[in-house]
Amino acid sequence: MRDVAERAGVSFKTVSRVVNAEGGVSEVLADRVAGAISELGYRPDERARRLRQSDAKTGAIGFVIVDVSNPFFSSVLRGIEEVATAHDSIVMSGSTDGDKDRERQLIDAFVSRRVDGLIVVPEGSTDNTLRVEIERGTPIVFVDLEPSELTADLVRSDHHLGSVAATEHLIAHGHRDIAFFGDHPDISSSRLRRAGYEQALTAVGIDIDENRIVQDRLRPDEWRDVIRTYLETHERPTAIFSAQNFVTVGCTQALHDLDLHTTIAQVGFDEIELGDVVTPGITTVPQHPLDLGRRAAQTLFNRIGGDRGDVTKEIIASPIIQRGSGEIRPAATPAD
Amino acid sequence: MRDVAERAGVSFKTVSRVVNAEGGVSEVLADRVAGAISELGYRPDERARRLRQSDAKTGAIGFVIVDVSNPFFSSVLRGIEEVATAHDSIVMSGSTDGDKDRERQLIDAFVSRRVDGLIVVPEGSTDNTLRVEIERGTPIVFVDLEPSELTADLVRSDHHLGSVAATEHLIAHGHRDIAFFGDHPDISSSRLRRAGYEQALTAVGIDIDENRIVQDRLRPDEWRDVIRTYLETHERPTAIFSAQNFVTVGCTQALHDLDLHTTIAQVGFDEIELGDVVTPGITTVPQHPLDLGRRAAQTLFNRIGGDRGDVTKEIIASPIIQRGSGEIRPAATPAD
DNA sequence: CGAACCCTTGACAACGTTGTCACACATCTG
DNA sequence: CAGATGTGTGACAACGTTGTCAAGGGTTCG
Repeated sequence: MRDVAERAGVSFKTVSRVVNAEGGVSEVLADRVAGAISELGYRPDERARRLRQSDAKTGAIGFVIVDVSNPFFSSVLRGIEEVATAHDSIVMSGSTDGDKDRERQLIDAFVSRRVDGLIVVPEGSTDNTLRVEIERGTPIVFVDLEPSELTADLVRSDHHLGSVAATEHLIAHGHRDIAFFGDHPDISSSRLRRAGYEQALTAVGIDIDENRIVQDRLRPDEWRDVIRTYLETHERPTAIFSAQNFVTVGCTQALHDLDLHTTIAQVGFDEIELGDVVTPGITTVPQHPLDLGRRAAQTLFNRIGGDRGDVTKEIIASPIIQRGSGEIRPAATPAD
Repeated sequence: MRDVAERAGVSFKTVSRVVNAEGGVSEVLADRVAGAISELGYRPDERARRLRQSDAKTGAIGFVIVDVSNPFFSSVLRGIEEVATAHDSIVMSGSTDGDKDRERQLIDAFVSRRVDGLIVVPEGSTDNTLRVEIERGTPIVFVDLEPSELTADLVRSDHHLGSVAATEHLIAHGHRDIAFFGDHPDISSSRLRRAGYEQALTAVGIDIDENRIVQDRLRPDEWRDVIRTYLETHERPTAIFSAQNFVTVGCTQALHDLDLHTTIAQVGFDEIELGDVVTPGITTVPQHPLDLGRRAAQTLFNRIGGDRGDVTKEIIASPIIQRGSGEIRPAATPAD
């Protein structure tokens, strides 16, 4: 900026006035300054600008996510981006893989860069990094997951109700021996989904069988083998509720590997690509990640804009989509 | 910081020393300061810190992407993130949807926040926003696409060779009437893929038929209908090369819709989820987006670290993966 | 016992920007 | 024609931090 001022033969302040189109600058000078700016390729330093007006927003928000490369989360991010753009804001994001330390690091990095707010998928967070931030008044919105001991605005799918619906759907098609494959129970959505599964079973008097439940934190590509092995080493269930998108993919692959895809029924939680092209099509309880992202960001920007209302919870339910896999009936129905 | 200093009864500088563990502070004071810091929940302002040491890095890079919610790109982002984390850097990202203005806006936003470098998927960029940045010496790496008039480091898949291989594969299975469905020719990868397709055909003396080529910029979910309509209104090709991931998904859906999936051969460019579970499995020329992201980021951080070597181009080829759809032979082979 | 040293601490300037104010000069008003 | 008003411009402080330097106090050494 100094260089520009010197080149145009004016003071900093005049340059500043031109850059910000404040007016009150004669045309002659304004032109000279504009010329100098483009000759030197000068860009105002946003950091310094925001530093000076220290009450001003930084025009950036942070998104702490479990894994961007999971299409569910990347769609959430896309939704957030859209709203952020409309508010002239930039999105910084980072994946945690559910690692507590990484989560803390990311939040620290965002906070120390003075983001205007945070959207967090809190996978490991009884953490008090977040607690401190909330107390300081940093706007924070949770998305997808719900931490047990922290309170802030929240937007997520109705994991419980969706799972009840999925399980009831299988029961309605004659199944009583339904396996549950899902994420690690540390993850709040996974707990809720399992609870929904159990509730639906219990409601019709089916006992919960621990052998029918597999919950684990695996890499996306590991589920295929795990489920195939399960099916090879256990008495086979007549139906499966695969309670997460990667699990659903792995499950579908495993069923095809063993040529059981027309024998064992499957309902998944969350949509997957080509879910309607596989044979049979995969019956799922969909989520709407783009929408989740938009809503979360909308809530965040309301807070950033000064909304001091009560903490809100948006819990979104979606009806099951039938495509075939969930409507397979058990092969034999032995009298019991 | 002032508050902390006051509370601990010391000067700013001492607080600064404690925060940065500079040493040379007595234990008594250090403890008092540490106490004040945690009581007040103080976080140093990274912006001010970096402002003061104006030669220092900001610890942030920008990623200008076409669409984060495309799994291909979100995997690239994930790869970038990994490397960035290892370099203590944050990633800001934004989707352009190939819109030039949006691209310029994003680059501006990143540059004025003084990112240490940029990774760009240059979809609309003859733009001189970027040219100016390159001239100023901002480290920039292009990924996936290659702008015609700008020079910087580049990491991408071998779109041309991959497409030659895909087309040759179909030819080798007896096809001479092969349709090409792909992205808009504005996009450099799309041009290269089409060129590869044409080269392979021409090499064996097959004429290029414009009616067999559809290139367009569509929303991901539009391809299904477009391709179905094409197949309903045109004499049917015996094989299809679907030259992008969303196109491949739409094509597979359309083929299933019309029950042509066992009749018409298909080879896709880029992997898609469940590509091995659909019947038949989808033969593809894979890309390795995670790896592309890692390499691009690695190159960028080398530059940021001061590497002034010649501009590099990494062009990565991968062998075709056969899964069934690409090995379908034409129904009848009329003498011609 | 005084000089030379080390250690801890603080005052001040600086980073790149904008807000505040005052100054110079031109123009209007009574 | 003096005073009031308006217009363009620049000097300076401030944002939150760190680098530089000097001062204060204690220790060591001759």
